[in-house]
Amino acid sequence: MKKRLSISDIAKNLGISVTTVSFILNDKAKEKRISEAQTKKVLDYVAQVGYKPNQLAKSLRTGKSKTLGLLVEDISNSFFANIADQIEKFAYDFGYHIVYCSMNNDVNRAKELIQLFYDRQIDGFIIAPTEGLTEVIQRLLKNNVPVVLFDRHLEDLDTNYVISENHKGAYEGTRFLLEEKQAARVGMITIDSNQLQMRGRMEGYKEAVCGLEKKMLVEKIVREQPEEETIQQIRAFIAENQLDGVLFATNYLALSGLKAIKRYNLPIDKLVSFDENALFSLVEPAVSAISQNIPVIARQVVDILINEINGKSEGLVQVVVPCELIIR
Amino acid sequence: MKKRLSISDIAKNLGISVTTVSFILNDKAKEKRISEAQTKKVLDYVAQVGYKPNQLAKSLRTGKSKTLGLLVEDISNSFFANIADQIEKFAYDFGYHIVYCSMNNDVNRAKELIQLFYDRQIDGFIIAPTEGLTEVIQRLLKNNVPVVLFDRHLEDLDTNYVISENHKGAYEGTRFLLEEKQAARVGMITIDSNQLQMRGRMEGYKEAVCGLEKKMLVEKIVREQPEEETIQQIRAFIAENQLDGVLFATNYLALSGLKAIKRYNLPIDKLVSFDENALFSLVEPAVSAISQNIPVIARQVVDILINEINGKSEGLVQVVVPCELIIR
DNA sequence: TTGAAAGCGCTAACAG
DNA sequence: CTGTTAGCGCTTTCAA
Repeated sequence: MKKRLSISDIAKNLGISVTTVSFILNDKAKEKRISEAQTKKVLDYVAQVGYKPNQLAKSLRTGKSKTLGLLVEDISNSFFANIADQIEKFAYDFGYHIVYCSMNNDVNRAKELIQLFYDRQIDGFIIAPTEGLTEVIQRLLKNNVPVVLFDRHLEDLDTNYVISENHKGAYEGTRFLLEEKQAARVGMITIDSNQLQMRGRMEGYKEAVCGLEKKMLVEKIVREQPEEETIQQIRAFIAENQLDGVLFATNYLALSGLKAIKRYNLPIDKLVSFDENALFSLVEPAVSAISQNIPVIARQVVDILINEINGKSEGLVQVVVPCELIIR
Repeated sequence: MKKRLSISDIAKNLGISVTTVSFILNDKAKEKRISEAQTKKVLDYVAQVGYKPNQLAKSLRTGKSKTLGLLVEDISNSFFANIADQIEKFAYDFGYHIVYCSMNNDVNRAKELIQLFYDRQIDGFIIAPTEGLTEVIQRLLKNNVPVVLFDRHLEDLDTNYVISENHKGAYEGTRFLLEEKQAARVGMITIDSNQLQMRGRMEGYKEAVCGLEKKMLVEKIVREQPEEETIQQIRAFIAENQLDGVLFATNYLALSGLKAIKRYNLPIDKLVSFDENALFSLVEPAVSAISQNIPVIARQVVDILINEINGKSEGLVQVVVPCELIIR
């Protein structure tokens, strides 16, 4: 790469000191009472030669990088993709940038990434945590690194978080299947995980089913298995229990479920899934969705984090955002 | 945040010089013939106190950030999401990290991002460029910043790139509709853009249609319009031309197309789309796909870029990767 | 109103 | 084999 201009080049070429240039470039011209003429001269020259400060040096000096780290499980999941998008926009309004990373179900990789971001002096973290991450996040907290969790939180960790009303959402989704759709046997398909959001969804399902004195039928899918196995498992679960309705705990389970239903022509058409997905309205049977309020979640996450970074937060902030049932 | 240990803290605490510590930490212990004992002492101590070098300072000093910038149009498009994922993995194997960003159809934002990345001393760029980006990319090139384009390239720009065999893919997709599926009237739905990959796909369609002496029926969709308008436009296009087959130039157009077909019950079931999408096998009518070879593209992109960064490239590298027709 | 100079944490040339 | 030191580009205190 061609050598880039530095602030001292600018100063030299203009025959003034770096201090003056720095002040002007950081909008401290009037505060430091630098003359109009001087200011204009510098600004014009900088624009003309296209000088851009070296952010690395700036960050090294100030200790702030104006960058936030966003860690999600899987960026190709539409829920995370959309929320990443929104978060990036809001952060941008505050002058912050986002670097994001999928941890793809790999705890060690996730730990490395957190460390990496920390090494790069990231100003704060936004994390959709998995169970194995408790320790690393704990460490961040101990070092007073600003952190906000979203989508789920970790039980034995006192942190800021923004989550959805999982319990109520699942409850309403299940009620909808049982009452409006008149389903007789509604099963729940969830992942074999202790993640809090999944537990909430489970509780909601349980409460709705038990409230109407129906039988609880729950199938847990191991997250790491190949999709084909999941499909078979769902197929068996639906067939053996003669289900006519299913509540899926996440959108990717619903996708596998649809594949099973379609491929084996399973006689079931009352479906609800957590999280939206473009195909839910396109597919037969259509899938109703318990949709999380992505813009609100994103907004809150960013606000909380920025506040904390600016030292303006008093105590932990924990937000629960309502879901919306989208009927199809 | 708690103050972090620096290399000089380590040196002081151990009663040795920073040089020694630095050499050991950078695996130059034997090269600089530092004693086993010393090396071990430092390594142990560093592990014990959990010291991590400040990457900012390191980058500032060395001029390398070991980070690559990845710019895509829309990270929630499954094609880009998957390729981002793969690129990240391959880059990781070389010790590089990826920062990625959606430009969401906003040229100014894209320019800013490129500038931003450049300011952060990114070592190289991976870009799926849009037309408005010619200038900025040109500037990067002029400054000898390593760049690889993918998915498309820019006509009047001599760059490294990795693209798919768009022409051949579209040709085979169209032939498939006309011959295997016996479609009589096959239209093409594409975007109103001059992007090279779209032109290639168009040419392929044209060649197949003309080769069989059929009529060319092409509809161009304005990229920025609300999806509802797109749906209406597609509906009208299919109805007015009494199409029984369609070739979609991208997966998101196919999604809108499916919505139109489904909502208005259009009598058409011979569909092919560029790029895969999870729902193509789930939906009725099923959509065959001209699938791009994502792992190969990702691998190539990373290899080319790393080579260039290491100064090991001789001249431009331009790769065209075959597509695969996935029949449904 | 402006400038000199210290120092953020690190690497590496040079000296011993 | 190890230490001293300059300097990457920037901000900011202190002095003028």
